[in-house]
Amino acid sequence: MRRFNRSYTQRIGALEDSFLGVGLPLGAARLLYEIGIAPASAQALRTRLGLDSGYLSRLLRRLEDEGLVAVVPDPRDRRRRRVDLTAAGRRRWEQLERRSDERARLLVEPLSPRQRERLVAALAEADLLVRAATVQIDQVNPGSPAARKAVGYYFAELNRRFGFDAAGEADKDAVALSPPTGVFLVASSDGEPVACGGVQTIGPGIGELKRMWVHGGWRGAGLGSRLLRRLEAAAAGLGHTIARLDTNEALTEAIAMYQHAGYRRVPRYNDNPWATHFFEKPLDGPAERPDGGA
Amino acid sequence: MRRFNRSYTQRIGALEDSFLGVGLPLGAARLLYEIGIAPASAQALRTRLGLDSGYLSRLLRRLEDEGLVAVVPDPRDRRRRRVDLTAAGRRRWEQLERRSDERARLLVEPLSPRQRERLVAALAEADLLVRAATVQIDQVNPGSPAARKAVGYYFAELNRRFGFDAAGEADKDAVALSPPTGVFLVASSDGEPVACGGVQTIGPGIGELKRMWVHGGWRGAGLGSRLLRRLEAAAAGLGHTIARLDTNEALTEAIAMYQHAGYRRVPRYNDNPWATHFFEKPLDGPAERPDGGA
DNA sequence: GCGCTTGTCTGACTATGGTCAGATAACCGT
DNA sequence: ACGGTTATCTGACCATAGTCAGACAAGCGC
Repeated sequence: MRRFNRSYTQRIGALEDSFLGVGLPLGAARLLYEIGIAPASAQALRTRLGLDSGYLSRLLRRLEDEGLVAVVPDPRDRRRRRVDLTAAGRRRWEQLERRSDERARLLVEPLSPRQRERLVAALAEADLLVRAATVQIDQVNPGSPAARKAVGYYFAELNRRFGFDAAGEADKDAVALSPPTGVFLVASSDGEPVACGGVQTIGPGIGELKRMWVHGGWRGAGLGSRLLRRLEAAAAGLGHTIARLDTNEALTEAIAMYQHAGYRRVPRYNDNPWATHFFEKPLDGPAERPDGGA
Repeated sequence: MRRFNRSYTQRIGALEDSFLGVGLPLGAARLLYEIGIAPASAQALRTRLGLDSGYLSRLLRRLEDEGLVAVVPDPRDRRRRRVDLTAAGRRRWEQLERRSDERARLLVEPLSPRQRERLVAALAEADLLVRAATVQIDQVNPGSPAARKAVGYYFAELNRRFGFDAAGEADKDAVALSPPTGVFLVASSDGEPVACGGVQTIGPGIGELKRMWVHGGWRGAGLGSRLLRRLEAAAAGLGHTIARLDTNEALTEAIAMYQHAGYRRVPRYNDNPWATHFFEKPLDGPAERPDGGA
């Protein structure tokens, strides 16, 4: 892995160089590129690129002076400034895009089509795994925007898969999945939720896992089992010794994962009309090392 | 590929950061690291890192002042300065190493062992292909150091595989594989020869491919066929319409490659005691586009 | 309306990375 | 010994990247 880093960055350092040669220093070019991907408020850009507010202000000024971006106050909060590309800025952005593409094309040019496919496949695999490794799992309030977004995706998928109707469900969660008797976790990558799940208390020593979901594009990266381990640790942290969950027979991957993780089928323990399968697993207690932190 | 670059460098930019936090600016740390891998002359470092001579001089001075490197004049040419780490520099270098390792370890920590294997395999594959794509093929004099080194590897391998004795062979090459009647190509990566091959004239319109070799660690990256195409183009450039070559039955991969490239077996056309198989292929002439440049 | 917070901007400052034009000394061929 | 070349060093110079403290205006809770 270290070896790869070395040889790759050495050869692809060229990638960064491609930001040069358009008459902008690297910092300004990165900013321009970021704005081009998605116009945003100055503050959003600051967090996305990790810049100092003063520094960003100056960079923006520079881009504005060159006529590449337009900065206007946000009508809803006039402290904020919204930034977008001008027509000239968009042209410059496309120039950056073309240069980067050109670089990539030149690099793979000596390879045969077969080899290019192999390279693309290898990079895609590495990309998925690296992204998966850097997914961040946070405990959040079930009413928070991040949680609502994740659960929204979850409900949408249930609806697609077996016609689930989400009416009123979210409100119950807000209480049940909050401390002190519940927990809600959201896993996110680049600020987008990619998985979520919660624990609620349904009896003395009994926790129920709820709203467990993994984004479709992220299956097969071990995210589900990682989240499951974290939820079990959270349940143990709430003092539970048994974890239960219900699910629908349509969710075959999820069921396979539960069984692989040591869950055994049990008889129906609630009256959830959408549930067809019920599982249970004894918890080891909080002594066990949970997940490794990330 | 672009996508990978973006997400990877974003997350692994951390790698570069690991050069920080040891009290050295990035440039100095890179230099220190490079020296630690292999002590060298100032000039060699300059080309390896692509630095300005003045800049390098100052960086070296700085490292010397901090007692991390020792700079001594080369006894054979006192204009040159040889650079090596001091004991303190070696310790600092190991600190860099440990930090980088630690970074890598932290990154893959959330992954399961199975996934780590997948990541390592994917990166190794990508590494090989990217290295292969950036291999540089140059025409050199068969007497040049690069050529001698490559042919040395070649003879060593022949010796291992079927007891070949190289006595006197190199001297013949020096004339036969030089212009105007011959050509010699060396493919190198990071300054190390990884493949070579030459063309000599053995009759009117007939070129013979000689000394064709690909480094063991580079098989399966398409380097052989790329070099072969270049050699055929070179032979066509010399005015030949037929390419011939002899080889030993022990070199099974090479034989497979020749056949795949359109070579057909012909009867023995010389008295080379080491050769057991003989091949020939008509050349299309120099009109055809050779290799794509690299 | 008042105080606090948030979002942005400005000025002042620093170190780094990098370039360029000589200066100097050692080597090389003749 | 001489002129040219090579390897390095030095001084002068510049833009970039980044930090920090404070100014200022707009929102927010009460």
